[in-house]
Amino acid sequence: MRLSESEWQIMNVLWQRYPASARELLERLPKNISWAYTTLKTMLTRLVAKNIVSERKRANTSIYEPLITRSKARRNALQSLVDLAFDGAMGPLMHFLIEDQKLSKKQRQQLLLMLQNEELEKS
Amino acid sequence: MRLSESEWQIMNVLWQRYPASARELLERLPKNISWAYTTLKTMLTRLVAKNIVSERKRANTSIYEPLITRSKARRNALQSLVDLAFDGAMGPLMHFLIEDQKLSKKQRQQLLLMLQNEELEKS
DNA sequence: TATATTCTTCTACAAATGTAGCATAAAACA
DNA sequence: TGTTTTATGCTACATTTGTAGAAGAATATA
Repeated sequence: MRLSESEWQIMNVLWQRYPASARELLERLPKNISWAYTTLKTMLTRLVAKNIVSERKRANTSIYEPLITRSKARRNALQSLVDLAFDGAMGPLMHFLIEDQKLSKKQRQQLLLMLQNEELEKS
Repeated sequence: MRLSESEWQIMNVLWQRYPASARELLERLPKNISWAYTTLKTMLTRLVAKNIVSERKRANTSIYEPLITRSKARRNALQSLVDLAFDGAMGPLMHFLIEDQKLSKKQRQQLLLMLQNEELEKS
């Protein structure tokens, strides 16, 4: 289950609100994306073929819904990235995020907070 | 600058040790990858065309070197992922890593440690 | 109901990616 | 130096991705 760039853009709007028709999705795509209606339809057909989206008919119009959650897609994407670019382990990614990615002070604090919250919940 | 999956695999070994010839790279690729020598050569030619790798001749043999650092490649890949899958912001990614990705207790502690170190260094 | 609008399904086609063979030139070896 | 090995440069071809037009069916509207 690998999403291409365009597929992500579609899924992003589909996850926001579904079920949805192609027309609805087209309207909710970020304004910087301007696809022909049929382009979107082609993409949707492919997503359906890949079992990432379901399609059913209401009258003669196709209604789509995600078959996978955003979390799952994120997990997959992250895992692929980690595999290819971070020696397959979360550690190096974390390390990179903190050291090389130069989080702002605010981001670091925030991260700390999140972690501490987790710490509390878990104990 | 976008690296495909195969390109990452090549770059990963190239970053480990360079300059390197195609033959050397081929030998150092993970054993689960078994490309024909010419496949690797094609890839290298493409990487050179994209200005990601440099090529020079020693006798009649091409010697390759990365033109971008691993960090830079990582930054790019991470940024793309964040843009597509995490609303373009680091925050949601962090959040996801901590909440959904279910870090092990050990990972969380470790992350905390890293952050605290950073905190010290910066102040 | 004639006409306009909207959808669907097919087909198309270029660029990128994955994978590799072939012919030839260069180098190494016997 | 003849022969084997190795590297190069080209060419090729299937699959995936991005993008969309055309023809026809269904729906809405005047």
